[in-house]
Amino acid sequence: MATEQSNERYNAPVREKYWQKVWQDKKTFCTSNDDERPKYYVLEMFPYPSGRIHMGHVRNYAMGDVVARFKRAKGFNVLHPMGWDAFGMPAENAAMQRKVHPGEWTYQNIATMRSQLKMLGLSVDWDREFATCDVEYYHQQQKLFLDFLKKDLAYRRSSKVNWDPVDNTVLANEQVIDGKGWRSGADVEQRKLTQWFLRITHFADDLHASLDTLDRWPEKVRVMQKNWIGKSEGALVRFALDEQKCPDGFSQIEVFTTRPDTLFGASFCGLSPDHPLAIEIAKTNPELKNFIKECERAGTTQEEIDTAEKLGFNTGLTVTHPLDDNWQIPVYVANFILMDYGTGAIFGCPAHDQRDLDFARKYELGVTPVVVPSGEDIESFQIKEEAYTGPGKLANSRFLDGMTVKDAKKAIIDKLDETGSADRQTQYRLRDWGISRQRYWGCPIPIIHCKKCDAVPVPIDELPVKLPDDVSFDKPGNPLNHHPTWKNVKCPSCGAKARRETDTMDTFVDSSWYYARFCSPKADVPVEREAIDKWLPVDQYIGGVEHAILHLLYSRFFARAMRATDHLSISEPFAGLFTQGMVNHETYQDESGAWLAPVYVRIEGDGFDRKAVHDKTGEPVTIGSIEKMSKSKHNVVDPDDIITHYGADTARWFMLSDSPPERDVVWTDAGAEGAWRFIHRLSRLVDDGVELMADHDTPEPAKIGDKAVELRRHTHKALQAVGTDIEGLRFNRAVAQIYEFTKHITTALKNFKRDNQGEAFALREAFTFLIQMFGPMMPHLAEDCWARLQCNTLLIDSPWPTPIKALLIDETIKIAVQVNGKRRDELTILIAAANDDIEKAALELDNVKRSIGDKKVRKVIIVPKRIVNIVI
RNA sequence: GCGGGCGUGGUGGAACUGGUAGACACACAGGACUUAAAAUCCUGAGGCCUUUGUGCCGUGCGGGUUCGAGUCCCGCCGCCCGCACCA
Repeated sequence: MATEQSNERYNAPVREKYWQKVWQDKKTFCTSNDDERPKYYVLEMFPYPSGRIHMGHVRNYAMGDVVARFKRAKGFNVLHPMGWDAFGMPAENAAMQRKVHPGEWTYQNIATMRSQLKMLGLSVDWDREFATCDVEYYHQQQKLFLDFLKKDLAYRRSSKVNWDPVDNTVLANEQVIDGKGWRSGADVEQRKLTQWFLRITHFADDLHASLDTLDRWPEKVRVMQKNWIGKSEGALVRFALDEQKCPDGFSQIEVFTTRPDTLFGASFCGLSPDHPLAIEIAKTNPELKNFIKECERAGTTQEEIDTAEKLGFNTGLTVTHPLDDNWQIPVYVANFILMDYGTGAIFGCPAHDQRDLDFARKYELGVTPVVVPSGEDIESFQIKEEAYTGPGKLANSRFLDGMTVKDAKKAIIDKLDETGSADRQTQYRLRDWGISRQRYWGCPIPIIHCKKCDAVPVPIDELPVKLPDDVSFDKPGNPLNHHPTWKNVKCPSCGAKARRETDTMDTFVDSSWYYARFCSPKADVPVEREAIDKWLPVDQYIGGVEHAILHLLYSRFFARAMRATDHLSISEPFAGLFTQGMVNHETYQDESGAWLAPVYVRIEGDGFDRKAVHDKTGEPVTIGSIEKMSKSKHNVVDPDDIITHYGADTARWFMLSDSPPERDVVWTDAGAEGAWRFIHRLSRLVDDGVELMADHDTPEPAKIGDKAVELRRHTHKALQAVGTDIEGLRFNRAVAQIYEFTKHITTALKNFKRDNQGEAFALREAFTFLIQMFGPMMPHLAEDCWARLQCNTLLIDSPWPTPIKALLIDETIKIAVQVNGKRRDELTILIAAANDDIEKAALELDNVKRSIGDKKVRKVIIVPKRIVNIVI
C-alpha cells in the first residue's frame, strides 16, 4: 500500500481534481433535452444514502461511466443521471439510536456520498440529481398514486401482516427471523390490517408475456421473474355441496386445477384452513377449530415447511362429482393448501400429484391412476410411493379414455362448460403489491379518512402532503400516528372531523419510477411527456442481481400503470439490463475470533507460507474465506482510502480488469497496486512517445514503411476490439486488449525514429487511439495524456475514431498444420492463398513430412484462415 | 425437490459460428540498472519423464459424435445462485 509516489511524474489525486474541475467548469456532462443527436440513456441503480460509498458502488458506477463515456464519444447525446433512494428504515433507526432527525441524517449522508462519487470522476449530469425524500419528488409520487387510484390500480383491503407488538410496526417477511421481530425479538403476530395495494396483478399476463421481448436482459433474471409471476393455465371447477349437511350460504366448492384431465381420479376435496367454509364449520365444530389452530401454529421456517407432514381433518361433508351425480367425494381441511393461491381449495388426485398421494396414503383414500405412460398398460400400471406426473394416455376416465393429457384437458373443460360447472382460468402466483408501511420516513399516502365519506383522496391542489418535521421517536410505533395536528384534519369532501392516512409508502414505490423522473427532474408534473418520450426506455441499466425480481418487476409495473394513466407511452422501462457481480475480500480474525478490517492486517510471505499478522501488535491473524464485503465481517476496503492514495482511475481500472463484470471480483492490494503501476507505465510511455511522434495535424505521409504499417495494424485492430468489447460490456477483455496493445507500442517505441515520417505518423496515431481507448475507463489519466499530445482539444470532446478496414486485415496469416488432429507445425501463408497452394505448402513442412513418414495421406482438410488437418 | 449457471495453470481469467488451449493480468523466478534497496526495464514459466524429445499427458470424471471437442450429445461428480407444499 505504502508505495512512494513523490518521484513519479503523474500525481493522480492532484491531476484528477484538476480535470474534474475542468469538466465541471465547462458543464461538460450537463445533458440537454433539445439535442438533435441520437439519444442514449445509461443508468446505474441509484444508491441508498447509507453514509459512505463502498466498493460495490465503485464497480457499479465505473461500469456505467464506461458505457456513458463511450457512447458520448460515439456521438450520442447521453443521459447519465444520479439520485438517491433516500426513504427507508435506517434513517428512522438512526433517529431512535442517535436522536437525529431522519431527514437531517439522510441529507448529511447524501452530502458525504455525493462528494465521494464526485471524486470518482463520473460523467454524471449532477444538475438532474434528486433524492426520493425531496418534497418535490414525493409530491409527484402522490399525484401518481391518486391517478392510479382513479384507474382502480390502487385500492384498499384488509390483509394479514407480520406485526411486531413491541415496536408497534409491520415487519417485512425478511425482518422476521425465526418468528421473532429482528429488532425487538418479540414474537411476531399475524394481524389483519387494512392496507393499500397496487394492482400489479392487473398486468400479470403482460408482465409475463413481455419478458420474451426483453432480449437484452440476462436470461437468469427473466427466468426469475417468470417464476415469480408463476403463470399457470387451468380450470376453475365447481363441486356441488350436499346442502343438507353444510352451513347456510354455502352450496359449492370452487377449486382451481391445472389438471382437469385427472378429474376421474379424484378421491377427495381439500380446503385451506383459512377457507371461509372451513372457518364457518369450525364455529360449530370444536375439533376442527383445534385443527385449524394447530395449522396456524406450525412453523414458517424453511425446515419446518420441508419436513411438515400432510395433515387433514375430515369435515364429514361430501361434494358431488361434477360429471357423475352418484359420485360423492369427501371434503377435508388440509394443512398443505394455501388460501393465497387459486381458490384455497383443491380436488385431490393422488395418482398424479405427490402431495395428494402422501395425503391419500395417510388417510387411506383411493388411488386410481387415470394417466398411463406409454409402454405400460392399464391392467398392470400401479402407483406406489411416487405419483405419476408425466405424459401418457387417459384411462379409467370414461369418455376421455385413450386421449393424450393435452386433448383430455380440452375435452373435459368443454364438457364441464356445457353443464356450467367449470371455466377456463389462468392463475398467477403474483400477488397484488401491498405498499402500506406504518412508518414515518416514507412518502405519505395522500388520503383522508372520514367516517361518513370513507377514504377521500387529498385534492390535487392541496398536495403535497408533507411529512411534518416536528416528530419524536421516543414512543414506539409510527410518529405520524401520534402527531395530533398533522393527523387530525377536516374531510375535504364533507368538512367533518377526519384523520389523515398515517401509513407511508413502501420505498420500492420511490424507486419504481425514478428513471422516468430523471428525464424532467424539475417538472411540476411527475414526468414531462416530451422529455420522457425522447429518453425512455433506458438503453442500459446496470445494477445488482439482488434486485432481479422486486425492483425490476415493480418498475415494469409502474411503466404500465403510468401508461394507463397517460403519463408515458412505453411499457418496458429498461431495454438493456446488466447485473454486475459483487466485490469480495478476504476475511481476517484475530486470536479472540474478532473480525479484523484489512487496514489492520499485514500479509507476509506468499503461497503456502502466506501468513497474516496484526499490523500494530504483530499478533498472528487467521486468514479466512473470501466473502462479500460487509460491515459484519469487517472485510471492507473504503474507496476513500484508495482514491486519496492511488486516485480514482486506479480504483476504476482495477474494478474493470480481470473478472468478467457479471461475476464476483476479489479486491486485493496486489491487484490495486498492479492497476496503479499500469497508470504510471502509461504516463511514462506517453511522455516517451511525445518525443518521437509526429506533430499534431501532420498529414499522413504518402509512403509508410513496413514497421509503421505493422504498428498501424495493431492500432486499428485494438481500436476495433476495444470498441466491440465495451459495446458488449466485456470490460475485462477491453482491458486485456489495451494491455496487449500497450506492449506493441512499447516495442515500436524502441525501434522507431522521429525522422522517419511514416513511423512518427504511426506513433502519433497509436498514442491518440490508445488514450481514447482507455479514456472511458481512466478518464483523468486519459485527459492528462491527451493534453500532452498538444492537440488543443479536450479528450472528452473527441469522437471515437473509426478503424480503417484495410488495416484490420492481414496479408498473411499463420495457421496450424495438424496430422491426424495433432498440431505438428504452423504455416505462414498469404491470406488469399488457394487451397491447393496451402496443401502443397503444408505437405512440404519438415515436421509434417516426419509425422507422415511413409504412411499414405488419405485426406487433407483445409479450413481457410483456420487450419490444415492431414489425415493418414 | 424444481429452475438457472458454472467447473480451464499457483491465482483472476482468455479462446468468435467446433479449428494452434492457457491471451491479458496477479503472484513467482532469473537477469539488467543501483554501493544497496525500492521503483523501472528485460526474460522465463500448464504438467510429466535419471529417454529433455521430432516425446507423452492435459480444460471436474466416464463414454459418444467428428478429420478435429474446453466448445456439441449422453451419463455421473462437485460448486454457486434463485424458488419452494403454487393445486
